[in-house]
Amino acid sequence: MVKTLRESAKEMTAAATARLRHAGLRPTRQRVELASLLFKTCDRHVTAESLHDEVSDAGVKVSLATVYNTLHQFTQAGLLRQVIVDSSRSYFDTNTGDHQHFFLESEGMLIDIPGETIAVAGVPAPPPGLAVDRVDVVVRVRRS
Amino acid sequence: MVKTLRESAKEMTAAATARLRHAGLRPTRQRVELASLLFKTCDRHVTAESLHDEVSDAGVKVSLATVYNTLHQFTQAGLLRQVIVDSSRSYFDTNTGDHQHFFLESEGMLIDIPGETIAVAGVPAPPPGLAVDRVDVVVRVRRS
DNA sequence: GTGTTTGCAAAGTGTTTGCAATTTA
DNA sequence: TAAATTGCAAACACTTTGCAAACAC
Repeated sequence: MVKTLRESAKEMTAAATARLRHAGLRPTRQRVELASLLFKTCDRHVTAESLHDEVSDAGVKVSLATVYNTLHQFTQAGLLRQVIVDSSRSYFDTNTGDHQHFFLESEGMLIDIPGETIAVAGVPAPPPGLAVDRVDVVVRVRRS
Repeated sequence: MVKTLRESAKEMTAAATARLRHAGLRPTRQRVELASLLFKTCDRHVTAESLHDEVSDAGVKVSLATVYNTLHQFTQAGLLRQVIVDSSRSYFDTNTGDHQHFFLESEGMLIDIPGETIAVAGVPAPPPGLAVDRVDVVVRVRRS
């Protein structure tokens, strides 16, 4: 049972469409293209620009503004998670589960660390009137 | 032994000047003013804009560009530490020791958590060729 | 005096937005 | 057809930079 390229592409499109419908988002051409790229493989980390480059390189026309909007819509819909590791760029992670990151600043590279791997103990109670939303751990690394 | 306001101000200026000299920075009027504000009290968290507002409110004229430059010079000199919690703003912390933070995003507020309080266990070895630089923990909180 | 630092205004970067044209259901 | 979405270009917020004037030593 060998699949042609066209068949594989069609399957990915169908999967992306289903995923978008399920998330309550209209499966427009642009969203389907972006979702196909994002969820084609396991865990991915993208910036708006990297994703725009990628989609452009694939010969698909999607404006940068739409990439930004789409990344936020996907994030709101729970398909993506925003990762804050850099004060000048936003990263988005296709892994929305509980996990942490290595971050290689010089190359803007993120690497997932599974959620069970790291244990954070001793987080104090927040000041009165505040509640913990989540605990982010960023392991900053450099070339050695 | 009561000190006049003028005497206190003079002492602060002297302390700031000494600190700058020690860090290898020329104690210019602007740097002394900013250092006096920053290191007057214990632990402070500022953005370029908040510090510029503060210095302006104090009736001192320092341009925003100089505030940016100074924050970076102080950081390089080890007097400040940059804290990355927001992808659109840079925060600087007068506490340069080992510690972590609560971050209340809605108000851009940072609160220190002493270094010994939180224990992070199970940080995996980074991929070959990479070395851990430091481990940042951000406890994101919200009003409850 | 000489090299450093400042302030200004301009440029730069990443991101958001208003709105007419297009697309989806 | 009605409502949602897109693309463009303009606007934005934050930050950096080039350079002449001012300053520290």
